[in-house]
Amino acid sequence: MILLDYKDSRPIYEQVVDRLKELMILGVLEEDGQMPSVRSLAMELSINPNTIQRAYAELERNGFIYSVKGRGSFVGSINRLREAKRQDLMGDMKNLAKEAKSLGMSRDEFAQAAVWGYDEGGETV
Amino acid sequence: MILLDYKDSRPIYEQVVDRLKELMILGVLEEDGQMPSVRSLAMELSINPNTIQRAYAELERNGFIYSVKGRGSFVGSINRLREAKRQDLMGDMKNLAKEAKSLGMSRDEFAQAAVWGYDEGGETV
DNA sequence: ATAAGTGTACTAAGATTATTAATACAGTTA
DNA sequence: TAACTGTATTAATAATCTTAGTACACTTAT
Repeated sequence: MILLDYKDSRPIYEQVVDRLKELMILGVLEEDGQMPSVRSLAMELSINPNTIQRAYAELERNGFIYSVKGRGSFVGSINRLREAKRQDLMGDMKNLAKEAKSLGMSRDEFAQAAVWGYDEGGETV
Repeated sequence: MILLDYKDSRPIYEQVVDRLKELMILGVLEEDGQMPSVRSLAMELSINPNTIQRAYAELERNGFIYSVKGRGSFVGSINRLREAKRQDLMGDMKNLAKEAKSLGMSRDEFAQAAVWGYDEGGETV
């Protein structure tokens, strides 16, 4: 379900956050469905519960999950998450376009690169 | 010439490396031209010479500058740098496409997003 | 030859962040 | 009541970035 990469420079809690978002988008975690508990997920990944706690806190801060003390944490609005990810993607695209310009790429060349990336890139996780 | 952002989570030496690459692409630093000395650049940025030393070491490791003991450091092959940045960009585009797929974007929609990003994005630094 | 400038190497200390560890408390559910 | 939830707190550890200080080898201009 979740694979940690200790060679990755990104902190663990960030990897957990991203992977959980992916699982929501993929439908593995369904809206209003129960998230694994802080302690059980920590146990499963062999890491400290505090690290999961931090990941959940960040997800809740952005409204992607909601937590009820004593009951558990639950998946929030998938549409909200989808929209947030779409906006992130657009922001990344703008940055990439800026870089492309600095390399002298035309608009058509950049669009062509996008098509190439789409065909070349592997399937979604 | 170089602006450091202490709010940025990226380390200073990395910001310096990226900015120097930009200045090479922009032609401000010309091929085989002399780079500012480790000590003078450190002085100019009000940081420790070791940090510049690390940035230069990384640039040299990738062949973007070359250093001669006693003489100084010099700008390497701009074409090599340009090609490296182009490959980085293509890799980023692949990752972005993968993300787009997971959001259900079609190839055409993704290409359209690229065009949008190109037109929307500010001019190159 | 001397002085000033260059890159390079090394060790030590400080600061920040990520992570683990160990508890503790409040709420829910069977 | 017992076992599970989320949440909060404090402390210690580990890793990384940065600074500080020093030293050495080399080049260039005086």
